[in-house]
Amino acid sequence: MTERLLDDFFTTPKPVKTKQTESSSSPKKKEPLETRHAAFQSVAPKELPTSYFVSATYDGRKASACIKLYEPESQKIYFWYDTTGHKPYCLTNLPPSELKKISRLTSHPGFDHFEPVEKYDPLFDRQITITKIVAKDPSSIGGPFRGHIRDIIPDEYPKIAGLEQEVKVWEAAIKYYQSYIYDRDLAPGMIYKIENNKLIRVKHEPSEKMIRKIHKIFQDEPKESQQYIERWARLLEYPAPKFRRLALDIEVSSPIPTRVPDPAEAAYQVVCVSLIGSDGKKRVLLLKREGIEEGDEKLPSDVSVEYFDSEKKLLLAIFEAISEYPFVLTFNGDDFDFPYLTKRAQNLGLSIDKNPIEVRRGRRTCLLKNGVHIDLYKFFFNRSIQIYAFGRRYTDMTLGDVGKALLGITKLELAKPLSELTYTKLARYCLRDSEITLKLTTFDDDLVMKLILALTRISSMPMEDVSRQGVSRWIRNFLHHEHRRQNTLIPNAEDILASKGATVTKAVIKGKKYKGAIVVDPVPGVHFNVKVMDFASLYPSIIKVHNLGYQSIRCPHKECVDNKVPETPHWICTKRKALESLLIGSLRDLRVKWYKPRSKDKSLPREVRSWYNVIQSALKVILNASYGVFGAATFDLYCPPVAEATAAIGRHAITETIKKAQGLGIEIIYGDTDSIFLKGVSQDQIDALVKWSEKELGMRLEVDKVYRYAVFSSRKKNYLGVFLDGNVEVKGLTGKKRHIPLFIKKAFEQMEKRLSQVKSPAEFEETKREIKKIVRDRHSRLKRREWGDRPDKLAFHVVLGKPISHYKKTTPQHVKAAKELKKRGYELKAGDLISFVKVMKEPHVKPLQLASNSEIDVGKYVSYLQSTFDQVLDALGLDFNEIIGLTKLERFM
DNA sequence: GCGGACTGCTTACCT
DNA sequence: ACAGGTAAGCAGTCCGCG
Repeated sequence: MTERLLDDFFTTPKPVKTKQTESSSSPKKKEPLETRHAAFQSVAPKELPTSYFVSATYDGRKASACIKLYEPESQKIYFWYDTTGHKPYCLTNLPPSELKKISRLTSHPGFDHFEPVEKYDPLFDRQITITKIVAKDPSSIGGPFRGHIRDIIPDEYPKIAGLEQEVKVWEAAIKYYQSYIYDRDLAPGMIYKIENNKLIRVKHEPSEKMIRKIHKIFQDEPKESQQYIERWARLLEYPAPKFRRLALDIEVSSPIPTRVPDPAEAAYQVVCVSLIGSDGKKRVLLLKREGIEEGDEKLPSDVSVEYFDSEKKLLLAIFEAISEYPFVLTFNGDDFDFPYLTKRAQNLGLSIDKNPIEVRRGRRTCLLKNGVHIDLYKFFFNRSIQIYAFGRRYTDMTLGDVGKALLGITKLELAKPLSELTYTKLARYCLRDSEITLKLTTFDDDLVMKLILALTRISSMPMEDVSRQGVSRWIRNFLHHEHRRQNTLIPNAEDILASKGATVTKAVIKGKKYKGAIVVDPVPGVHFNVKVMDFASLYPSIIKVHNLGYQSIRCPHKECVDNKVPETPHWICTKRKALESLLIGSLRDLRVKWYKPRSKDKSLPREVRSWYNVIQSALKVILNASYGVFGAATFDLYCPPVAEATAAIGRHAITETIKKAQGLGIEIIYGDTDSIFLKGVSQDQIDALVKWSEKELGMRLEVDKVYRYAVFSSRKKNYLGVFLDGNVEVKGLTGKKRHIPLFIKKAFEQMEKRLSQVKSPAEFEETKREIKKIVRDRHSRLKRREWGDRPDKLAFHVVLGKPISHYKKTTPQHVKAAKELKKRGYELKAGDLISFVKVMKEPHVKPLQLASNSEIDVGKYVSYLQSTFDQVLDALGLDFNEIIGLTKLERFM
């Protein structure tokens, strides 16, 4: 592949061929596209050039599926309505002859017709003939209440026929537009065009070239796996467009500054709105109010400030602005900005037809009929995204914290209640929030937009849904898609559970369903020259190599029962591959052997690497959850034995590896789940172990990290490692946990700094002396009560895990502090961070806001300092009490 | 009536 | 609405103690 080709590939995606080339290649005159940005007329013309499939919905008025296409040249969204006559349906085991007897069914206004269909039944490994019940609209199949077609069948049939046959209904809870996507094998996030009113997938030659290259890399894989790898690669190779978007934030005046106005009432004025576009447009719309001064500060010159003498006009201007952008970004717009705006518009008597945007309110969402609304709060709140895509860099799910952590931009402080601010102060405050919101999607080359797009492609979901829902939905949907593609019946959760049963192993932790991973007891002390080896995505590898899936575990074949999972009575199918194994396995292969290495390959152009990096982190997020979902009862393909078998094989893999390593004369000083820590190991020993693992376990074992030295106490999941370059990695030690007082954390950081300089065992003595000094110093500062004018640095910061009233069994300290704050009018909810200090008087805690220096219980802080440092001092052979000058006798007094 | 041993709850972390 | 395993601190309970 030449540089030039790569350039082609990434700068201007130029699709060249279409899948179905029914039309002649003679140049066709294209109708000029509407260039004015307005959402009113966005029904796609009969011919539409290459556009991105960004979303899908069901249109009730047209009674058909509707696809939202983003055309990157005009930067507009167009609608395409289904032309194939596809209809909603569910499946049942009753034949049409029996179904006809159910009059409530045949007389249901939404009922259309019956159709016998052949499907593969994955639980019993056989072909079956069942009945498709086709409806006129999705809500006739099922909905939030009973009385729909899917309920009528099991409710009515037994009355008619007795109970001799079990009545089953399948696939009745799948969203209609998802069903449409699966049945037509559409690819959300990919490029399509409209020709003669038909939706046609567009092929892209540079991607095809890459796919040929990928073929070569994976040529030794089984044919079946290669097909999956190719299909994924086809989705993931094609680059992302520029998304034209608008960030929006509103401010509402409220008589009580500590209380967030309720959008269900929308009782107060919308006083300010900031709108920042990806095109560089920055606007602030302000409501003129009595007694508010302009203020003397200046706003940046590129900001257009507009005053409105009526709130109605202000709202109309907002709606107008929103309608000009295909993508709209908010931070919590689902639960605040949009519900507030729409309710407020209603309160002010703005009629719907005057409102140029149509907001569709769901139970917990607000979607735009003509555009795509992405609520970044939901996206960043997603735990998998937080941990695996952003490496836990932010902890608080607030705009302020996420912005600070990822962008280094902080929210502006409010000196006065919002309603009393000058216009410019208010404008600046509001503007900053929109700025952070937009930048959260532009930093690192539009990383977040690309990530959402990549996940859209993997999961076959609309962008709105993928950015709001969790990883288990993403995984479920690509599995569902594959079921439909293979004409395999999607089983009901209760049938999977009934035929595969529950778990058999005993968890270490009370209340857990099955036994999980192994943690090896660490060898305490300081160890020089430590190499850490691990299995490249252990659990996905196991799922792949051992053919795990709900249909293959405890399969119905007698011949397979000898293919046992270690430590369990479970067996795995030897005759047929499970869908999960193929899909998850191929994603793993692509990440490990293609996207991860290429994201680091400096010989590739920056944009290419950046895109590959997006893909590899999207895959990481999905792969990391791909085992856990099978053990989660809320997952639609929940199958506890699959999760249990995966963990059991993992335990087997690591214990066998440790045995082998010891056989090779290697000293193992620690291990956790998929990793082993080897001391003073030779390259030959490593090579031997890698080779053994490949041959005996079928899994790639690799050196992940090399430490100059590592420090272990006797505690598991607690260590400190110093890399060859002097960087320090701290795992699990109290000294780096986020809730501990800064006063203690600072001392710990000083110690880290010292440890990073140690190059050899001989240098340790000097460092030990300095560490002693750090501890002594902190201790005496505590004793002398030197920590500043206020006890800020002594505050613990603990998250309120649930609403205060839900703590019934015990009252932890942070809840005591929270209750105290609540008494004083603070509004506290689950997820809020409580800061408190330890004081002498009952109940020994006080919220930081109410505490003063004189009441601090120094003794408590000394013990906390001790327990924090003990985790390292143990290993260095030092004793806290000795350091602070207590004699052995004094310690007993 | 009090204190130590114990269990359970809660949070933060590791893989 | 991915999983289980570990550490730590505190709350609450039980039991023995003339």
